[in-house]
Amino acid sequence: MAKTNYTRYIILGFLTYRPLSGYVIRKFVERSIAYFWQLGNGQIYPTLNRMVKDGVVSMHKESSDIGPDSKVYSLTEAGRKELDEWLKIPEYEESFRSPMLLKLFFGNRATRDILLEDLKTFLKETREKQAVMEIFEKNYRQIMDENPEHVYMYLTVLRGKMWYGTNIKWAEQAIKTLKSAK
Amino acid sequence: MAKTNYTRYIILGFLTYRPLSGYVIRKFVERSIAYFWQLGNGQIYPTLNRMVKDGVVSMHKESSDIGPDSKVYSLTEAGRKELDEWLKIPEYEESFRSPMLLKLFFGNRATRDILLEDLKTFLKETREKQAVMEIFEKNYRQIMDENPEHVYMYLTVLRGKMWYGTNIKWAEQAIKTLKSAK
DNA sequence: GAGTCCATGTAAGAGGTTACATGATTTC
DNA sequence: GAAATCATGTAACCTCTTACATGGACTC
Repeated sequence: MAKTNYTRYIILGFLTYRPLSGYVIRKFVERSIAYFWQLGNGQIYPTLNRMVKDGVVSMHKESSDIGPDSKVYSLTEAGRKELDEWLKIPEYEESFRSPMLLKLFFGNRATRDILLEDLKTFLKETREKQAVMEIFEKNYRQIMDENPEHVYMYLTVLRGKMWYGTNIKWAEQAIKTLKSAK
Repeated sequence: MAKTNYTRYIILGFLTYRPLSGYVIRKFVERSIAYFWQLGNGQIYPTLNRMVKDGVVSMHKESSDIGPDSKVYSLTEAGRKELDEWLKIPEYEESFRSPMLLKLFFGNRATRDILLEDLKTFLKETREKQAVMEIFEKNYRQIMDENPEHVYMYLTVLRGKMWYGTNIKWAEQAIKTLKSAK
């Protein structure tokens, strides 16, 4: 069995909202699922072309008042079906990769200062991300209370908030521990 | 710039302990860094061959009382240097990928039951992993108290414990929320 | 004699990353 | 006139995944 092409399912997923261009899909990814999935141009555009060939999306050109023309993609019936089939497959395994932890694991006194620098940057960036997530979480909670249909999105945001929160706590402790250990 | 070959650095890292076979390296990975980095045979063995060619490790055969002969790899000076160079590069970005969150995000009433099943399996497995981590964390804390050199490993274990703990809390809440939302 | 562990790998093919390229329009 | 945003894409590379293959030794 081949490697699963998640890019394809993500595109299909966003196209259930409404027809979108590759550019807009990228923006959507960045503004919603970025903390647990990223997509670059090198993935989106070739995949989109492939999907047209496979008949899971259709494309039409649209001229815009601002900026150049864009290619807008719509979900076809075949696409909708492919997405639904995928949603039915159980899948609970996740992957987490951290070069920083690798360096910590193989680290020693000689690398302590570099690690401390990394941890500080990590802490700073994580705090910023968490501040954004915090706002998201509140908004989504309200949206969910009004419209229970959005419980699914809310739960992904909640995870993000919790994830960043834990990272902050860990980084704070790690910095403290490393500083005191000479 | 090309994608970083972390497999290579992980192997170099473990070889600083003592000379090891590919098989043993895999066991080490599984028993220590698996929660934030995994390696399969398809990565370890070809990389090891490549590393011999590049002169960063050397290989000699060893016959064993139990089981077949094994190829044992040792770190060369060039390898030690390559590892040290890498340890100096600052790097704090991490990647987290979750197909389950993708499915949650694009999920709806129709997929609720599948999602609930996934979440329950996820919760069960995460609890098991956390139980192991809990023991690790206690052991490492003690080791660290006796020998501060091990603070680096301790902090990676601590992160694992916290990571699993958060996942458990989130999964419990997600199940509760999904169940109550009909 | 079945199952598990030790121990080595290979083949095929994607998926993904990084970097570069192009050009229009809007804003300061 | 510079910078930012809109918008599309390609090239090269290679890491990683998945699956398969082989065989000895030990244990129940």
